[in-house]
Amino acid sequence: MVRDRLIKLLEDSLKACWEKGALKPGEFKGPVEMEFTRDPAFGDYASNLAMVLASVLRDNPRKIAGQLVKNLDDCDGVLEKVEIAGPGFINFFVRDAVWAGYLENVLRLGSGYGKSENGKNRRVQVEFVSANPTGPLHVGHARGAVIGDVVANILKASGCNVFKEYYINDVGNQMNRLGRSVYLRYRELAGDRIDFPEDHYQGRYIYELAGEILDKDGKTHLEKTEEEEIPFFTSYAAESIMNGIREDLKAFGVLFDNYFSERELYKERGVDRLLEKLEKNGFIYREGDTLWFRSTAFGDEKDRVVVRETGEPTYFAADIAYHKNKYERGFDNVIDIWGADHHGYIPRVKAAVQAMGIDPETLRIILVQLVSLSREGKPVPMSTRAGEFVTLREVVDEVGKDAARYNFLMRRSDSHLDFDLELAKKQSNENPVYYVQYAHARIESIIRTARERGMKIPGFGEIDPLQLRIPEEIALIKAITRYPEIVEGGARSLEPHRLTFYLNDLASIFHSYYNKNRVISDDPDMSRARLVLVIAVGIVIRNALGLLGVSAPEKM
RNA sequence: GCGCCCAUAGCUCAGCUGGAUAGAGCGUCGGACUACGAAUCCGAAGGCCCUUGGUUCGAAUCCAAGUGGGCGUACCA
Repeated sequence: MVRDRLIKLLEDSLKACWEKGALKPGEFKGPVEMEFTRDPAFGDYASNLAMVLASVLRDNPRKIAGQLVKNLDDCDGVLEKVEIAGPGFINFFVRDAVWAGYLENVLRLGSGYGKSENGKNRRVQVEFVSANPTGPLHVGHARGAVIGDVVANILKASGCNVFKEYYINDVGNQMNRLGRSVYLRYRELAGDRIDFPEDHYQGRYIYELAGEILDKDGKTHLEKTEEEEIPFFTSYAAESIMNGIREDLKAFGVLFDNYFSERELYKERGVDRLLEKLEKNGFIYREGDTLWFRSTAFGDEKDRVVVRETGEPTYFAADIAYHKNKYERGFDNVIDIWGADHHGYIPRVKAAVQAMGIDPETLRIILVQLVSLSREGKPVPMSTRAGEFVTLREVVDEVGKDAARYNFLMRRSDSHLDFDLELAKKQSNENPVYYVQYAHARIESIIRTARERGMKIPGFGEIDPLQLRIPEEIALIKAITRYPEIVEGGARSLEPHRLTFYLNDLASIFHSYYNKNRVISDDPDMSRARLVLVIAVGIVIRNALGLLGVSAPEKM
């Protein structure tokens, strides 16, 4: 990357300055910052190193900048010129030929352009969605699903060994309630008069499940008592709903490496043995019949119950065991993606991880703000239990996978998102995703035209890169250069939205260039050079959309 | 009460972990197709970055207090 080379140049210069005594001695705890400038007048990249050093060395920043510039050894001839500006910025102007030469990289790497080995093959688990199988996924889940999926893609692209997992919370009260809901509807369909409790699941899918059972088994389930029958209804419903969830996710382009059942944790007394061990280490204490986890020892605001008075473990107990399980499987990093309403849960899980002797920094939690739903500007209430929701499936069917995914990726995950159904359906023509896809389709169209006119599609070796010299062309190449840095930044911050913003930028620069300049013209040399440029843009758009799980169409 | 998140153009939001003159989309107004796709482009209007202090060469960004909103504060999951 050009940026890396400039950083190296500046670091070497700093070393040289100190060796020669051109700068006062001092301690600089890197890293050297090198940023894109937003104004070409400030060059291509700028560094604030001199200003940072000024406070350490207690000297004039412009004077320091002067020494740094004087000792630059541009042995590769990357630089056009270097300027000192403002309070002490060092502005680097890169030679046009260097930019154009960069295209060679992009063309050679193709679909590999943007990938890196930064992750050093670290094993990373991303756990997301993990909705209880008590009903179909709704739009709220959809956001977490896309964010998790794309975070995984980005980490993969930056060289991590990624494992995607869905935690099935199939133990506990909610599940019993689900089973009982289906059981009651079954009796109702079988002709019994029932009084359906308000706090049970009201959705129509409950009737559908009950109907399936009635069709298959007839009235045989009326013979035994409710207590005896409910486990059957529970597991039938859970399995059926879980299958539906899998299919919906698949249609949304979200695939998991593993679905992990909470029940696994209880096998071979797993949870009990973990609690015993933690008790031995002093992290758990008894109060009457309840067991408490001492999370205050790690900064949580209060201790937490892990085993109730009744002797049943809490959800938290299972979650401690689950996180232990994750680390035992050898993951170096664990990423949990939760709804933002679970934020209060973070300290205790971090505490649990720490109590097991694991560095809590290796556990990262992404909070996804819940999606509020509206229809033509009016809020639509959503509750799984009341059966009022728009499902993920409906959104995918009506808005389309590409538009839906892109929509959920356009905001930072911790910022609130309002999803307007009518707008999402209607918007299909002005949806931002089409802006980017259109750029790609346009590029493909240019390539088709070139072929039709008998042009051979050139490789980088067949063009004169110096033909690409107008500001719009340099701007395009620079934007292309940024792409690997965007991926790297996205992987570091776990922020997929950076890619959508980048894509929007890139598409905008391209469209603008396209409107002002002809790619295929009477000038064969120029046509070849521009064709290569445009092909490179296409590669980047395709790769970036690939990470988002959005298609890059050749025609629209 | 306590804790976490948020407050930036009329609306929806970016702002790359402290940088130079704060950006984009939508909306509004005005322009551009006899040439590679007008799902596009060009231009204009639009701002006390919630308020007040502090930290320093430099603050939308960090700290403190206040205001307004969301969420959490279970022996639910």
